[in-house]
Amino acid sequence: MASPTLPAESLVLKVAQQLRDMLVEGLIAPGAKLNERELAEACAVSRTPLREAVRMLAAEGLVVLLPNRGAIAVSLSKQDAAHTFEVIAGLEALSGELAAQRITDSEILEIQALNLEMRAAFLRRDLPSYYRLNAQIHAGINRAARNPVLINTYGQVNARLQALRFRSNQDTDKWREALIEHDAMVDALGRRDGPALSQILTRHLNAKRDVVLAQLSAAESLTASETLSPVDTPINDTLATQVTQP
Amino acid sequence: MASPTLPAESLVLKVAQQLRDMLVEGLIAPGAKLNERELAEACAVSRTPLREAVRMLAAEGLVVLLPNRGAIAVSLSKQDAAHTFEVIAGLEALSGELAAQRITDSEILEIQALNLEMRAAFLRRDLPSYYRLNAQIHAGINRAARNPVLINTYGQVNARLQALRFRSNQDTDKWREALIEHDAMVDALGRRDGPALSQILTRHLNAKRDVVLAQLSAAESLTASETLSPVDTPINDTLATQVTQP
DNA sequence: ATGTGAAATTTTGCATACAAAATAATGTAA
DNA sequence: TTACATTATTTTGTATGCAAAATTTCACAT
Repeated sequence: MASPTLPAESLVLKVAQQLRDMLVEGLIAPGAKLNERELAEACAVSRTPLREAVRMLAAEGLVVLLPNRGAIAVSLSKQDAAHTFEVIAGLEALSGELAAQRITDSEILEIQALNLEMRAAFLRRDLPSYYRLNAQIHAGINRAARNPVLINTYGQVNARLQALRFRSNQDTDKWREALIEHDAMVDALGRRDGPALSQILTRHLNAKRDVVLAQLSAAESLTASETLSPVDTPINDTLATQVTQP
Repeated sequence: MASPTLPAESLVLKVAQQLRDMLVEGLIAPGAKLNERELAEACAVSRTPLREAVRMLAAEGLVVLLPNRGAIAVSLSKQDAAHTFEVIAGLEALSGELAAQRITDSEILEIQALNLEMRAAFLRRDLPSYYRLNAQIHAGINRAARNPVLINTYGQVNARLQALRFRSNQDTDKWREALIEHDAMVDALGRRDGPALSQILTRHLNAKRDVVLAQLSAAESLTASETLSPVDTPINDTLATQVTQP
């Protein structure tokens, strides 16, 4: 029995996952229009399940619905990105606080191992591996927090940042600092010092935020010089906020 | 000109909002099945936009999709509720931290006024007003954090708790404690002491969590005695976690 | 060339139609 | 009566159809 209960997944969820991947991997660029016929064809389904999937992604904040004009991939302004990083920092701080209380010894060892691997990737300047291991470490801390709602919320907010595709080769000094921060992280985790871990994660995320915002600024001025237009970026500045808060 | 740009809202979003209200106000009970034909009729639309709205609510976590069996209103187990409160506490802590840095003097005055009104509502044992004012105070702090992503995320997670409908008359001692906590909150906010406010909010949410969990336990044992069944609650224990986290 | 406006095309939004699955109902045997 | 199998009904999931809105095309005038 190789497949226990795999095939019982609805078409909509599969399509939603496909689109999610496309958006997060940059196959659909930020701000790009999502053509229903095209995408339905690409996913080999009719427009109905595709539309339902797009609506789900809209609720997740990965796409923005334009009335009578379909949907576009979310395109975060610098402010949007800053706000998103703030929330991510808060969620990671919580994650660290909880993980320090609940993580097992073997999980600590695993994260320590990942941290060493990441250091190795840095020495080789192997950026893809570095990013993968970095993500695994943070995912490991999140998992150790033993809170599915937190993991879910984190994943949803983080996906929007992933869709930014900011993984360009960063400044070596900043990179080195990140490594030091990771060491401190793993150390605090090893001591199960929640407040310390929480604080380090917040600082770490703030640093990451600054790097990404700088990159966004750089990309922005690049685009501006290309188009020879001195005007500000015309990209949307507000993330749809249609959820109730009673 | 009474209506500036009102009519330009898609049917799906209106239906989604209707369903959201129904779920949060308990018109659709936790665990209840969502019949497509019925709801479509009730909302006076065809099944297509209704289904799209339901998919959005599923992405928001307000309903759970059962493959080939439609959707049911989310029904949080005690564990789910505890996890959700943990996340809410983290988000409010962040909110307090940011609000302390960014709130204006007039906003502080407004929240102080709301706090006094709330105290008045307590003296009158006016529970509805109390809950309304309580929500307004927390919303005010969130708004003062000046972060739409935070407000959005908070609203989405909080809606699931609202759907629990736990607003029964609580223990008077606990209630009094809550008032003291609110005073401390407003005080910290007035001093713009972020860490203090953050800490108070976390404690406050933990207390609220305990109250709600106790109420859930009470309701649970009540139901158990009604059905004369000694077995544990059969309600779902895991909140759908289908979002990617790359 | 550039701008303008009308017609043609595409795209979206919603409703309906049909097949597959699940649920309810019915009948039969123990 | 209860258990079980079989059929009928309902409900869901997907595809298709059609009208309204948006976009594009293109002719024409400036």
